[in-house]
Amino acid sequence: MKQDSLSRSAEADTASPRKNAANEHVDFGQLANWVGFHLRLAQTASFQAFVQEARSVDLSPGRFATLLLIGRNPGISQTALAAANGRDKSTLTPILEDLERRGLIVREKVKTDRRSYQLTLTDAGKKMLDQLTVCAKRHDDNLDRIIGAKDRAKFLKILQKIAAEVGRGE
Amino acid sequence: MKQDSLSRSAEADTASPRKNAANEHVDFGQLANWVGFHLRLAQTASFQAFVQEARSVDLSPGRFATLLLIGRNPGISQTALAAANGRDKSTLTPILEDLERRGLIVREKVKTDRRSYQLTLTDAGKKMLDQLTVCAKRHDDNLDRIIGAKDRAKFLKILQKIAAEVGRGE
DNA sequence: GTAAATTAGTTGGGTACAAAACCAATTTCG
DNA sequence: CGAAATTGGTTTTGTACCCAACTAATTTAC
Repeated sequence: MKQDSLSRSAEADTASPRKNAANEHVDFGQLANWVGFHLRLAQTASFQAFVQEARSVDLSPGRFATLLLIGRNPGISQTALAAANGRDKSTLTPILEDLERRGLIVREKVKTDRRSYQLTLTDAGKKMLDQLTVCAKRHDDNLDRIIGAKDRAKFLKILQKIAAEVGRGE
Repeated sequence: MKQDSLSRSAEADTASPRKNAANEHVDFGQLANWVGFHLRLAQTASFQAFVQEARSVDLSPGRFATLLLIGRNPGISQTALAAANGRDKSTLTPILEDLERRGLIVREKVKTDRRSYQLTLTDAGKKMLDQLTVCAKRHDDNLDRIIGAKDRAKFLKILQKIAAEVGRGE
């Protein structure tokens, strides 16, 4: 009921014999060995798990990174935020509107450059961020447990390397 | 020009001093150490890179896994396909419609169970799959180069572990 | 100093996805 | 058997995202 489609086959595990047409176990072919595919699966699963964690504070996980980055970089512009966040500027527009409407951030016009805004957290925003940090910690601890402390650093490094280098390689 | 927003700060690297308000380098705080965040960044980057690769054959990367899974598992049902694919069944409906419309797959009603379809590739579908496989190979080779042959297997295993275990842990 | 180029942010159009409500076929049970 | 539960697939609704086009402010160049 929670997040059904990605847990796995979602209707396997029954011991009873099935004459169910074609599957039962699926042949992944080269996909089984394909990094991009598993990257997507892992990301989706992790994301969904975090949605569950963060539901308690009613803020989607996409908002969390945004909030944290603003907290860490008060006065940051929307463009810089988008870049740091790996999203398009236009994606941020409605998110920031929402966060502002909820009183979690402030957007002030910059005097020296009236095009841009500086973003900062309100007190409510800080409080919210603290709550979310607890969720995020729990979530990430869970991931740590799965990855194993030993491999964590290396794993992270590879992820960063991919984000930085892929698509520019050739 | 290619995929600008996610390469990184996207306007750093100039040696000239900038009085640009607040950023220049962004403080990621604990985000810098957060697996889920980098998982997302890496996945996004990888995905975008594959979009570039696959543009030549005019088929989005999401379709690719779908096509490959059908090719490997002729007669598979939509539900099983969705599960293997890590997507919701409802997500597949329009995708399969599209693939059928393009003459790449066939959906036949199953006589013994008239609710479900069996999916198979047409010859055109097989040909398309072959073309895509070339793109995918190139893309994955690129990822391999970034990851390094030595760590690849372990990296993949961790990804699979995450997909399988997260969200069920507690 | 004004025209052209650039930059910050928004808007509009389109894709990909999930969740919930739904329909029809099928299985289970009383 | 026939009602209830289950299952395969679609529809509807809503979110997150990108890209290309746009507006306004600012910088660059002549």
